[in-house]
Amino acid sequence: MREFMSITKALADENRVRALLALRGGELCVCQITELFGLAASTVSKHLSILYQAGLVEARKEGRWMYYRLPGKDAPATVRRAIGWMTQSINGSPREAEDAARLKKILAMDPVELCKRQCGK
Amino acid sequence: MREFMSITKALADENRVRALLALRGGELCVCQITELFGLAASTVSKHLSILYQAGLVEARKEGRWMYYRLPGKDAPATVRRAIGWMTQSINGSPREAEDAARLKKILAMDPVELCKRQCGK
DNA sequence: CCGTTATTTAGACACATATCGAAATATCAA
DNA sequence: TTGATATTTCGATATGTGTCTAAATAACGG
Repeated sequence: MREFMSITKALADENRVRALLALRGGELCVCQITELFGLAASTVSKHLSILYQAGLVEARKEGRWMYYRLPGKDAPATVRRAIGWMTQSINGSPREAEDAARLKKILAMDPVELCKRQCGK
Repeated sequence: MREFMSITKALADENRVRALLALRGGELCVCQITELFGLAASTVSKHLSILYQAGLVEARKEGRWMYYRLPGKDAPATVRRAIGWMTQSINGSPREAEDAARLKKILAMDPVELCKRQCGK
């Protein structure tokens, strides 16, 4: 029950759901998600921490960059079902399409330049 | 997206999840759930209202009693999936077993007497 | 119609949480 | 080492939410 509630609470915020959706295309670093949302980096970090504690994302550190990704096949059934449910439910939302377009542009940028811009703020 | 978020927000409270689990055995009236939770009747009513607006429960009025139940086969796929996910995820929680035992006793009582006790509070 | 009863609504309050800016931490590069 | 950069942690603030009591609705029974 506690595990389930940590997942439902993690999913009960639109920005965290947006983050999970963005990660469907593969891992992203914090500053890429920050750019996508237009929120403070610390806020995005907090959101990712909540998703991580719920088991909804996995993390990998590479130098100064933290990469987050959706969990793999070895994830608990509850987590996999949650993500599957989310993916099917969101299908076709305007917000999703908007984010997908923005993400595409962000992925086309040089990550190093992107992060510099973030930190300048 | 809005519909999905209304469901995740509805599921992000333990008492609302407990209510949905209790309804698996069939419809219940507000005072039965109130007795199960030991909360104020108005609080339980609010919880059920949130579940209703998310489409996670259906309602039926019979005289002074409001009966709530899980949605039927005609419910949206997102709702059915959410309930299926919840049911499988919660499986075997101590809290669930405790509630099940309490609910069994409540169902054995006379509903009329039960409601009188509630309203006396 | 009047009193009782079941539920909901309204108002108040405490607590949780989303957000930001600033400081701390970790890592790279010169 | 020193400075720059990416992320996290901390402290403050504003908004949201769960809870209660009291009042309002609605429906039954005499």
